[in-house]
Amino acid sequence: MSTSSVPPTRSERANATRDRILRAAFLEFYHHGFQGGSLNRVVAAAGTTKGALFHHFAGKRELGYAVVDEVIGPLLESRWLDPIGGAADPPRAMIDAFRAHVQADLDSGHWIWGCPLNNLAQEMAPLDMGFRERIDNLYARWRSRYAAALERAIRAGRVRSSVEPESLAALVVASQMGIWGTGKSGQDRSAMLAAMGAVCDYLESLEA
Amino acid sequence: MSTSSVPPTRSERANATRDRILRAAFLEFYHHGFQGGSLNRVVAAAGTTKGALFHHFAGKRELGYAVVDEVIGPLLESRWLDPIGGAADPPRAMIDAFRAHVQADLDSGHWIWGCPLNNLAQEMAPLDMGFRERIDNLYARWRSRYAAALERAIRAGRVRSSVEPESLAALVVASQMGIWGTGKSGQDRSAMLAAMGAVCDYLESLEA
Amino acid sequence: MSTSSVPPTRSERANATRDRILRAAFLEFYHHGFQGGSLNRVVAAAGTTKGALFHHFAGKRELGYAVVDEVIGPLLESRWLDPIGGAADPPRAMIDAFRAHVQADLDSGHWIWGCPLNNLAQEMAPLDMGFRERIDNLYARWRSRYAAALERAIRAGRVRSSVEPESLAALVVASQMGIWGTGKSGQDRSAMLAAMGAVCDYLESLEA
Amino acid sequence: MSTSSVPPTRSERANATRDRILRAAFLEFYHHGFQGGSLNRVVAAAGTTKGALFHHFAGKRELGYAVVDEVIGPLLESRWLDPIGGAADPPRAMIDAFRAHVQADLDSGHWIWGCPLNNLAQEMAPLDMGFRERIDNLYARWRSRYAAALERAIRAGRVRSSVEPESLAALVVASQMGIWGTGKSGQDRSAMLAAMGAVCDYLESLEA
DNA sequence: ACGTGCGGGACACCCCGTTAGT
DNA sequence: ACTAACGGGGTGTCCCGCACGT
Repeated sequence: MSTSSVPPTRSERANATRDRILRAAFLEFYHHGFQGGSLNRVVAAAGTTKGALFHHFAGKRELGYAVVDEVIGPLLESRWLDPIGGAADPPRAMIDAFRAHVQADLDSGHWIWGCPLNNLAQEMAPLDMGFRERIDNLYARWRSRYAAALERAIRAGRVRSSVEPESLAALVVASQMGIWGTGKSGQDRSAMLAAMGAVCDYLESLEA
Repeated sequence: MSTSSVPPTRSERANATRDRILRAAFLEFYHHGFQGGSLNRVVAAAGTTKGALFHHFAGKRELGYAVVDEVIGPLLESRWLDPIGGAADPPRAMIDAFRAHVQADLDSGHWIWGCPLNNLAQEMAPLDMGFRERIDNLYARWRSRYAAALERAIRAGRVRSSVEPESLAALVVASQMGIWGTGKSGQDRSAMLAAMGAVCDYLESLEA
Repeated sequence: MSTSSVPPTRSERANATRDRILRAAFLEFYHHGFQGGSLNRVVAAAGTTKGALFHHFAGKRELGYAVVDEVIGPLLESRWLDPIGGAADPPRAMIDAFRAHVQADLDSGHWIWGCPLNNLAQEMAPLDMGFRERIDNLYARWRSRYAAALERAIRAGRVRSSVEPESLAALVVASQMGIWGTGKSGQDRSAMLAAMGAVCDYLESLEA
Repeated sequence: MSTSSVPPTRSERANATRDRILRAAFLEFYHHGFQGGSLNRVVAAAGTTKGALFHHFAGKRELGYAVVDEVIGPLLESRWLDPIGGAADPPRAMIDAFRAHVQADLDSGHWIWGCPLNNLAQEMAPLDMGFRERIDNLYARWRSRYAAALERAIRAGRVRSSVEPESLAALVVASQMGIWGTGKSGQDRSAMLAAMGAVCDYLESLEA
């Protein structure tokens, strides 16, 4: 029995519209920034109208908040946090995640657009408290998860006990921000790969 | 003979106006971003009019280019490159520069606004080739100077010969980007300081 | 048997909804004008939705008509017409009504919002025939009732026979409009009270 | 020598544009109210663009303020204050002004649109302090000029000394508001004429 | 070299009304 | 009887850039 045979209920269609707007807004803000992003383009890409957008979101700002909460947050979880969460060898998992995502973005061409979270952070964090709090929450979660994973690795004897988990986690996250930023402005990809290589080397050097 | 007694020549006054516009534009774009920045606010802050602005600059874009070339570039040189250029102990000079500038920005409050170059890079590099090339030039110069300094340190026996200068320089620059980015979104400064501490530790660990 | 024990019938609940919308619309238009009034705010204040509003009223215009017919009209009757209708001494009743309502509005703070009927009259009478007819009906009724009362007073020998009832009624009603209008724009209440005093003096001077 | 042969200077053309906008705005707000008035219609009627409007006025609100200050204020002076200012017989001058303007508005058809000042007062005074202060200034000036004229008439022995100038002036001004308001909502002009007649009778009855 | 008037267009906001559905 | 998704348009705001003038 295919699900496509049953007509969608009203609230399903509504959620689909909301989702289309959200996805389109994510891409629009990813590519043009939040301030430079145009709601006209969002609704055009989503195939709806301003009325629908305004019905689902109170305004551009709230749409931006929703993008952070409902698109970027889950993306962060699935790409960067989940793989490390239960890893047997956390530093190795970090290295693997780094390499995998750098490679994926280089292949897909996304690398020139940078990291969606970092883009919004750089642009909006100083200008708007709502963005700043949401973005800081995500980065704080990222750092604390990595710090916890590193501490686990230290207790398991996999990483030198001289490592301070919080500081290293902060550096790893900051490096990720910087590496994707490096990719954006660089005409070629070598600087991005070089910095990534150095981070991975550093992480490998920490093994007990 | 005081210099104030000689009336400024025509072109001196013109240059003064140009400079005021350039400074105001730097601050405007630093605080609001390039796309979010308003030329009206720029000329208001510079105490001139749009006519003067368009006389000295062909448009908003060219004004932005001039900000990169004539304000941000020299800033980068004086703050990050000159101190390392002739240093006897390059890694130590890098550490000192890191600590000094982090501290200065924390004290002055600039830290919440991030790094002017990085801000523009994140926002405009993917959107405009003119920005991308100028910004990439600056970052490339930064990396190559640091790489040269590291190579010097290796040859002097101050740094382990296993270090690859280019990769490490790329990491150091990327870390700087990430650390200032971390500062922007963080409510408190601890993450910024933690990441900086980790970078400095790493640099110290590289001594031969 | 308390009335609260019987559950409300379907149409009773419907009427209750209609009434809540009507009340909310009256206040909305009173405070923001008809054109400036927002149906979204009306339904929000009434605790319902636009669907309910459009179920009970054909549109914004018809809602406005209903406010005139069902809220403002009865208000006019109970406040200004009923007290004069059966009064033994009509001019005295007018004076009493004047003083009482001015005082009540000064106390309650309503004076700054003016007279609901006059507000709508000034705004909408020239723009919409439906409003104009309804509003004119109310004012015409007001004038004719006052004229009738004055004629009764003349026949009873209480008022000088030289008075023309229609003209005086027109003046009294116009004065009321002007006095409340005076209150609206005046920072202090003195002008409102002064004009009211002059009207009452005039009415008192007409006694036979 | 005809003046049309000299081309208008730049600032003359600018002032002409500003004036056209101001006149168009006056008519627009007179006919549609301030909130209901459309800047699109204003610029269309003025034959300019939004850019020009925004150059001369900071926004809709400031445009409204300018209409009060630069159009309605002078109108009030020339129509209602100047004729009474130096009159030998103030009450007679008031009566003449009343009759003349009522007649003029009935002839021109303006009567259905009411009094421009009163319209704005009723609509905007409770909503915006800038309007309230400007409008109250005009009405206060009106009342004080009329009170001064009445006091002059009392001292000249033309008007009974029992009259309180301030109260009577407040009533006369309020009557004017009410009479024009009466005209707006009335299908026919009789009520307006009747109220005006009663006011004039009252003023005549005050002669010493 | 610089100031001003102005053009034309985009922007976010938010409105009122309708329709499909519960 | 009532709800919620949605359409489409109009609003004021404000921008960047030009052309003319001093």
